[in-house]
This record gives sequence, C-alpha cells and structure tokens, in this order.
Amino acid sequence: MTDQRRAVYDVLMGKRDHPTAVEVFTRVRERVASISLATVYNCLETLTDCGLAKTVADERGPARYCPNLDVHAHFFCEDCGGVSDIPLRNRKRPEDVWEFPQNLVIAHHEVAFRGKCPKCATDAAAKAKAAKRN
Amino acid sequence: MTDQRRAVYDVLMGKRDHPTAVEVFTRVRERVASISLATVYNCLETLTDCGLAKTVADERGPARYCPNLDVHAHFFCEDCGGVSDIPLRNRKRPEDVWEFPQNLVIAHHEVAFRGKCPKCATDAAAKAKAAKRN
DNA sequence: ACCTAAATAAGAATTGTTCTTGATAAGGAT
DNA sequence: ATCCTTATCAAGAACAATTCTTATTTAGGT
Repeated sequence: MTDQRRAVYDVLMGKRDHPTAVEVFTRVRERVASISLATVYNCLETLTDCGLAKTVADERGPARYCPNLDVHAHFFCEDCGGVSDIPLRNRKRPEDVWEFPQNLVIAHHEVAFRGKCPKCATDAAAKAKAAKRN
Repeated sequence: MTDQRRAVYDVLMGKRDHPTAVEVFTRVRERVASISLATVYNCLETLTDCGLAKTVADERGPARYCPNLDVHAHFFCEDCGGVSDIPLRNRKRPEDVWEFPQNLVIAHHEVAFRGKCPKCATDAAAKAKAAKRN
C-alpha cells in the first residue's frame, strides 16, 4: 500500500459518489500533486483486484468506482447524472425474479436502474404542477 | 427503411447471438458489399431509436445488439464469451428483490449476469471429474 | 427533370483506457 | 550501509470503439 494507493482509496471512501477515474485523479491531485492519470488507473485496478473497490460500468461512458463491497445494484439518475447504491432486500436473490436455464452457474451480476432519483422526481413533479396552474 | 437498414435488421434477426457492430458489419457486407462501418453504426442507432432493437452493454467491450424486445436480462459466459437472454419470471419485477428509496422513478433497467453457461459448466464439471480420476 | 431533405461513405477526430518505457523507490541479503 | 531484486510510478504513445465531418448519393415531392 503506497502513498498513491492510499490517497486513491481515501478519495474513494471520502466522498462515496461513484467518481470516474478522471474525477478521482483531480481529487487525488490535491494531496499527491505529482500523481498521473495512468497511476490513478493503476491504483484503481490494484484496489479492485484486491477487492477493496468495485468498478461500475455506466453504459458507454467512463467507468466509475465504488468502495461499497456489499452486493448491490446501481441507480443512474437521467436528470442529474447522480449514481446511488441500491441494496438487495433481505434474503432475496436475483434468481427469484429471473428465469435461469438449468446448469447455468452465476458468478456475479451487475444491475443498473435508470430513471429519476427522488430529488429530481419531486422537482419534476413540482414543475409539472406549476406549469399546469398557468 | 433503406436497403442498408433492412440488411442490418435482417442480420440482427437472422442470427440472434448479440453481435457487435463490427460483427454486424462483416455479416451485412455479404449482402450490401459497399456498406461502411459508420453506416452500420448509424443503422443500429436508427433501429434502436425506433425500438426495433436494443443495445447490450458488455462491460468495457464493444456494444452488442439484440432484437429481442421483451424485458429481459443478459447472461455473459465467461468461458465461451457467449451472450444469452434471460427472461423475467411471470409477474415478477426487480422491485421485489431490490430495496428502492421512496419517490424514485425507474424508467428501465439493465441486468447482466456472468458465469458459466450450461454447456461450459457441464464441460468444466466433466473436466474436473476426469482430472480427479488421475 | 428539378429541388429539397435525408441517408450514406470515407476517413478524421474524439474519448476513455491500456501499454511501453525508463526512472524511482522499497525491502531483503550480504 | 551498500548492493540487488522487484515492484511501482510517471509520461506519453498507442489503442479500440465510437462519433463527427464533409462531400456524395439517393429518394420523394413539385
């Protein structure tokens, strides 16, 4: 665990908002001014290989990183671009909802929901109501 | 609906194996020899915009395309690289399994499972058994 | 046949990520 | 403490997938 890796890890833990590699890079720079983007990529890869972080694929956009090690899904707000963690319900498994063929072995799953986050949904509803009044 | 779009659509429907844009390109070329990769991208985008196809994001690899319009998840075999469709169980919804915050509005979801497909799982099991015998 | 708008082809450009190379640093053996 | 070995880092080049730009072609309407 080098200075750079520690710094990258601290940044991930510090503001758990699923930053991209570039966002991590700019945040880490405040502490380790000389770090390069390539090193940030290396550190992020090392951390994910060690199981200290996860990568979050956001469609075709840049990959995001997440220090939440629990099994969870991600929600992407189409309005504000925010990403949040969605936990599994107690004792529930994806197998309860999807119909898998026999003998299929599931190693892991990646689940992404898209839509409006609570804040943006309420804002949109308020806006619609205001428009209706006119 | 132009010749190119029809050809791209026919290729997608013809072999429902979730090809990448480049794979679609090479297949379409057999029919419309002069088509360019850019046009294939354009056609695929047009088809998805019209709701005739869906894009399937495979982590950081090239996007794949799928003409199955039903709500479904995807399974990626880590051994053979194959992609297959996983249907939702009757009357089940992701909300049954994941715990969403109040007021969150879900527009759609993308679900990917990874592991061994039935064929690769059986092959691997047979191989392990053979190794054990020695 | 002409005009207009849309679709296509070709290749350049862009974006996000990975690779290559040489420099640097961290431990361990002498 | 010095040398040796190994891993890490920095910098920029390279790469892959996709998008953009521009000119050309095509199709449909007048």
